[in-house]
Amino acid sequence: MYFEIKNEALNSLKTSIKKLNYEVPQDIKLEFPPNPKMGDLASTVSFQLAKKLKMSPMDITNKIMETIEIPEIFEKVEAKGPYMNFFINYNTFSKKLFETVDDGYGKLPSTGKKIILEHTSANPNGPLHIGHIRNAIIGDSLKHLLKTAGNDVDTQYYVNDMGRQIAMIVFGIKKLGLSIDEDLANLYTENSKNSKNNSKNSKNNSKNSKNNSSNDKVLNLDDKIPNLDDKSLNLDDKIDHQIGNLYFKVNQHINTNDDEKIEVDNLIKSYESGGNPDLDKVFEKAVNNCLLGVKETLAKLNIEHDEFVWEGQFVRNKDVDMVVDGLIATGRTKKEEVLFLNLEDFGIEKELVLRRSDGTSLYSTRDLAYHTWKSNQGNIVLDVLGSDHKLAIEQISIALELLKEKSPEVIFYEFINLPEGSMSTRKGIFISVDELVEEAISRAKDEVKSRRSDLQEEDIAKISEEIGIGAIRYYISRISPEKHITFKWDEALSFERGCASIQYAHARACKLLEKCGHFNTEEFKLNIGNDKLEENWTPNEIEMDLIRMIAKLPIIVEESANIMRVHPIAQYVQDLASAFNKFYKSEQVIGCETESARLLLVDKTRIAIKNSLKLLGVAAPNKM
RNA sequence: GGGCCGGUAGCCUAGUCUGGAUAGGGCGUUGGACUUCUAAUCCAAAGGCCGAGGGUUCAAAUCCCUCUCGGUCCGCCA
Repeated sequence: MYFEIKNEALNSLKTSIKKLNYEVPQDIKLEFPPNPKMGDLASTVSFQLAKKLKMSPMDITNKIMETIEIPEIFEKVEAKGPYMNFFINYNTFSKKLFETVDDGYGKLPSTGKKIILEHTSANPNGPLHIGHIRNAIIGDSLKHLLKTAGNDVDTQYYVNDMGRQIAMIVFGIKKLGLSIDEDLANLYTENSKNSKNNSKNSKNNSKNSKNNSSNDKVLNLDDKIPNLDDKSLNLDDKIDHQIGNLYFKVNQHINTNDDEKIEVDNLIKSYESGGNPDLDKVFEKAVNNCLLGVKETLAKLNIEHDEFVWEGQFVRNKDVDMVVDGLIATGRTKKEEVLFLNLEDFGIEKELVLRRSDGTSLYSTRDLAYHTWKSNQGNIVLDVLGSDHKLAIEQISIALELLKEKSPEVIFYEFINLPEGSMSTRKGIFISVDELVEEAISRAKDEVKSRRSDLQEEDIAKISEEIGIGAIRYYISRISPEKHITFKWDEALSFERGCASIQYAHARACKLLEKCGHFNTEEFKLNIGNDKLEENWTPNEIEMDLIRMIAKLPIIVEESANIMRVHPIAQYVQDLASAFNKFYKSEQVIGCETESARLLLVDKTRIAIKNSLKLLGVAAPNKM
């Protein structure tokens, strides 16, 4: 609705400025006044005009005020100093808003753009820890946001199956006799095999798909995987945790054995050449096993990727060679011990190494091939990356430009640290996401139980999960990505305020609608159809606050999508819930004179909260 | 040493791109509100040299310069 009233306000301003024979500025800005009592929209156009006209902004405002025609949607326009404040006519406005808000409320018209969004992409050498979670949560929320803003979004997890870290795991299995618990591993893979073969991940979506066999082995999120709630499985048994444990042991071992590093190098070389099918199987099994665990963790957080893309395929299908040849053709590469791309002309001192001295590719080379591939899949390539990747992606972006491919847009985020310091899979210092989730749900369960002894065990479990996961996702989403986070349990899992209070507002709204008994009945709809209720209803201050908040959702979606940030949504939905809670507290709904209008208002609030939470990947429970 | 990011009440944080009205939230603190649709709520109060200094401007948290503190990157790691 704000789009509409903004346009109305703008048009009336322009008309008035034209009438005065002033030049209409390119983009007239409208803003929200600091306080709703001062109006619903404010124009600062007089400031913009002042310099050219050599008049004081106040005088210009007065001139405009003399000629302005007020559109119907507004009640009045007031001059306050140089500002012009527009006041919405809430009788008209609320009627229009109620017509606008349906289940899909918030969704913007299609942009016709396809965005390839890569996020999470944690190395399959252990479970996700809370350092990874920021990437996953930002990425997944961004997916919802950008989709709602009218884009087609495809999410990808880039699977690192070729790096030294995976080679070390294979080394551990083959040479050190380490193993993961076969029974449990089989349980995972069996379950996966039995599930339906959804073609989404295995489809040949690459223009170079002739050799992406490794992709076929990747299993879907839909796959049934063991449930952690089953107490016979403890977290250490979870497949990705086992692999993380193994990786930790190999690291400890290898630190004291320099010769063995060479053996690891040989493993990398052998896997890259693809000449040893038995070895390939060990690599693929290790990676796949780990990914199963990772997917399960992500699923708990309501996160699902459209595709898992294995980096290995880009070596096997010669994309890497093609990219390297392309760069050689630019004449900017140089071969000394290694082959590298000189970037000094672009203001980067650090050269980009393309091949090791033994000829094998590096992570960045393969990433370059991956980005080239992505570049042809959509209009925008978007990456969510830790800020430590800034230099690397900058180098890759320049290389992509040289290859005439699209450079990615990147959302960088800063790290999450523990109060004791940074996390490390290698050193085995981390809090896993599984632990975090378990703790969150358990704490939520205590809360639910203490408040709702009347609920069934089943309901309690479901609600606790929704609240626990909501708390985690909200904790991460609410902060802009460039802020550093020090993880604290009590901050992450707070159920006073924060996400739980938003979910609570939603549950309250649901309860009200349910309790009144006749909402959405034919009789009720007929009543609305007669226009009876709106005519008799002039929203009071508190209702106006709420109406304003509901109306803002599309504009919040648009602005957030423009800056590709999700934290404004988190702030918005809290303000929305707060406005509803105030309304709920101070106004009777059921049985009041304007019951129908208020029920409608409650229903529209419910939708706005639900859809906003959805953007953050947070469930909206019907009861709490 | 160079590049990038951050510094806003006791704590967390929005606003910085695109300068504009009284710097917006939340936690915590203090006081108040449940015989009334769920108190995971609401009401009220206290709490700010917006890291420091200089500059530009009618106007600076926001733009420019210098400095400072914290983080991070500058691997034939990923």
